[in-house]
Amino acid sequence: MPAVRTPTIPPKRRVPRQERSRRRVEELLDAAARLVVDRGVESLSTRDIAQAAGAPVASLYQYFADKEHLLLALAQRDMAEMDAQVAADLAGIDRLTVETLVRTTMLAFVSVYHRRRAFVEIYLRGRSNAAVERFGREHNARVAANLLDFAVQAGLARPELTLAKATLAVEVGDRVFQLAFEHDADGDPGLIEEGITLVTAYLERYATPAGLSGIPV
Amino acid sequence: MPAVRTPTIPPKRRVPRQERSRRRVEELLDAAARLVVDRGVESLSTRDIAQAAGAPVASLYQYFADKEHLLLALAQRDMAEMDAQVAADLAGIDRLTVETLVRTTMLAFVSVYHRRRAFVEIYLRGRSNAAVERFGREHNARVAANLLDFAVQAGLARPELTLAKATLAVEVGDRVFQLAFEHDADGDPGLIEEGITLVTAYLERYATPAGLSGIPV
Amino acid sequence: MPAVRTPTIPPKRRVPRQERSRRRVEELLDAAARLVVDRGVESLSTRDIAQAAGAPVASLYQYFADKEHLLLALAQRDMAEMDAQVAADLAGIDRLTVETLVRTTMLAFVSVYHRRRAFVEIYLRGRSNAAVERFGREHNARVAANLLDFAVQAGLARPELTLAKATLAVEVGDRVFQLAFEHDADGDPGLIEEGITLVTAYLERYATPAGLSGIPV
Amino acid sequence: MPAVRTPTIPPKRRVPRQERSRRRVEELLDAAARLVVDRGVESLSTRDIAQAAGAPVASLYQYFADKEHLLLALAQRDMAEMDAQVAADLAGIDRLTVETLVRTTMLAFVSVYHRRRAFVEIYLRGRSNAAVERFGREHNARVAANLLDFAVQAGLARPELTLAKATLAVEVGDRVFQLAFEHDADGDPGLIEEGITLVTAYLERYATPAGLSGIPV
DNA sequence: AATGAATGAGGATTCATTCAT
DNA sequence: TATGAATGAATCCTCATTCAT
Repeated sequence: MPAVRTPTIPPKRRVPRQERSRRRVEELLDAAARLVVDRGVESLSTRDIAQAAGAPVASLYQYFADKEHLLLALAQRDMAEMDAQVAADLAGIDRLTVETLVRTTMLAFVSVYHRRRAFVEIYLRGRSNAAVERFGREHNARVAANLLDFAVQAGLARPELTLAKATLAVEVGDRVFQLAFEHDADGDPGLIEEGITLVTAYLERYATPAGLSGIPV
Repeated sequence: MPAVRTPTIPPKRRVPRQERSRRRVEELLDAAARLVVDRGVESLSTRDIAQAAGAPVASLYQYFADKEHLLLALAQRDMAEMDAQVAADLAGIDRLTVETLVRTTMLAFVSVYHRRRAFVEIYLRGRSNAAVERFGREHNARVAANLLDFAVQAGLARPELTLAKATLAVEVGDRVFQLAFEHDADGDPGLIEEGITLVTAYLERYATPAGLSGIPV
Repeated sequence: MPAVRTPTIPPKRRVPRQERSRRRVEELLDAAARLVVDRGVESLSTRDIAQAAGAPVASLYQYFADKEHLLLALAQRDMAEMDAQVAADLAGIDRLTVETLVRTTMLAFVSVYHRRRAFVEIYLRGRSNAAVERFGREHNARVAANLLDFAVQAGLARPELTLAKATLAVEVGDRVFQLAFEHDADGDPGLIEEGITLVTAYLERYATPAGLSGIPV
Repeated sequence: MPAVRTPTIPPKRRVPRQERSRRRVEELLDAAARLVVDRGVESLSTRDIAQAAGAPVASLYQYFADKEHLLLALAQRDMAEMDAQVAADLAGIDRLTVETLVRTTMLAFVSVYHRRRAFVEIYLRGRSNAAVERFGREHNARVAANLLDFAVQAGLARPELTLAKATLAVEVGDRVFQLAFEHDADGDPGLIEEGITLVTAYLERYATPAGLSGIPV
């Protein structure tokens, strides 16, 4: 009989495994997001992410194939939110014109950028990561396709408005946001307003008469 | 490869010091430009630059404060060329409108981008270097100021066209170029043409009647 | 590849426990053998073994104390086969000489090496694992003892042939095999033949006259 | 009549810089040698080498392309010594036979192994490094070629003794040394003696009469 | 002025093993 | 018994910059 045995007290676990896992992933993404906002994508290191999330570095590789994939996951998470916001706001429009379509969409983006500052860093300027870059391009093309479809269905745009042109408009919108958030942590409102004007001016070149005068919803 | 790295044998000098100095700087910049084009700004290392230039790493610090300043010098060199090209091409216009002004300027940019591929990498997308970033912004503002001045003097633009707006136009033009050169090593011509349309559409909102109809030079 | 690694869904069980256990062990050993052949002992990881066997990593520690013991088990499995082959082939000799003894034994080894390529990696060259190393030495000594006993009983060898000498012969034979399988996936036949000559030449120094002239069985 | 050619041609200079450099290289090699002897090739890490040499890890990469090349350099250093020893000892023989040739050569090897314990680890068993492995094989082939040439010129060996056979003899000699140094830090003398017998027995199969009876030098 | 050498700090990633369930 | 998840420790290697000559 051992004289003294220190009984190990098993730490209790209350949260189910899977839930816990998901939470860890979120913590890591949140930590990465914070660091990206504070110090930029370039100086983002796995060590720092792990430390900021209070997790060992190796854990990071439990959930993500590598650093690139973590960043990608971060962008994807925010993009889903972005898409949802755009859809919701478009549903709320009561008078459709090219101008209201552009304004609504761009302001939806802005509202998500407000909530997700890391997104600005990663998605708008994160040019240092091939996967995110590619994903960003694809997302923009997807956004452009959706809007184009919407605009054509609604009778706002003429057929000359090709996908390539719509995509250009979205990309240019990105640049506006980038500038607006560079100057101002909350996105310079004047610049954003001017950006709406810019994109609208361009797209109106391809508008139907109704796209200019308006269609009640 | 030898198992043990052998020390380098110093080359002999024949060219006058000052001349040699200047040449070295150019060699370093050229080497950096080549590497940037081939492998991107992010993976540009001082070692590689030095090696590609056939110079010792320490030399680099003889001529530049640090890596950032080397990149800056590279951008500056190309920007001077850019400015000269714009000035020259603008001087050759025979009918001034907002559209010809935009077109001439943007095509001047394109022709320099053709000659200076590294510029595309560093200036258009090189978001990894604060100094270059800042310099790029400033250069764009300078370009915008010059063009604005030119346009107002020529009676093409109304006073509502502020510097902020002109700068936005230039920045958006940058994004167009970035996209055009991403798709196509020589800059997708269709995309560039569409970019000209886009910038023109925007600026025409602030045009005088003459800015639309034209002024013979 | 998905950005976020999704947790695995546990497979259902249908086979009796014990049977399943044994099968798992074999699967793990087989997987390890395959990996060793393909990529060498050094780059063999528990993760890879488990994955290749379609088992969770932790399972591995259910059946083996650690990686070293898994490798040991693998070697043992093949060595049993080796011993059986030698015994069987020796039983088939019809004229005993030192030379036929050596030849039969060595060719028995070769036939097992053919079937068990992983053995070549682990046992002949796997110098990276203390347990296997030790086991290999011991096995060679055992083989040597058996053969020595056999040879002395049969009147082929003089008493000067000590165990140490016999062991040396076996070890040297190993080196021959190692070389032969390095050159040729199937074991360079010329080299093996020459190895037989070599070992025979040595052992004949300790042969009885009958060991040279032959004893009908 | 150099029996073994030394293929080393490092361009030397007398600048203090390079002297210091050379010393550093030696220190690193010495440190690596010590560690290899103490803990084996497998557990040799760049960190440990650097620490043991009192140098930062980065220094290591100043002199060697990578860890593999460091090990290679270590082996090369010792092999040069080995070749020199063999050449010297062969020059001292006064009665040439296959047996004295084998004995002299093998004892020359042993004397270097005594001085260079790390060599045993790296060269004889260091099967974990492709570069060293390849180099070892090549060195053995070179040694074999030189000895073969020597033996044929001296009239000790018949033409049937091909390079492949001579190489086999050398490789088998390696295995003997490996065993001898495994048992005994100074190389089990009995085992070495027996190894000489073994290699001699094999090579005498290809000896001329003079190779057996002896040629006075 | 020029440069070979040196280096501290940090990079991403992998590993064998153990834990809690 | 089985296993998904977790992790401390270690891996090799690179980099921008500075030092000593």
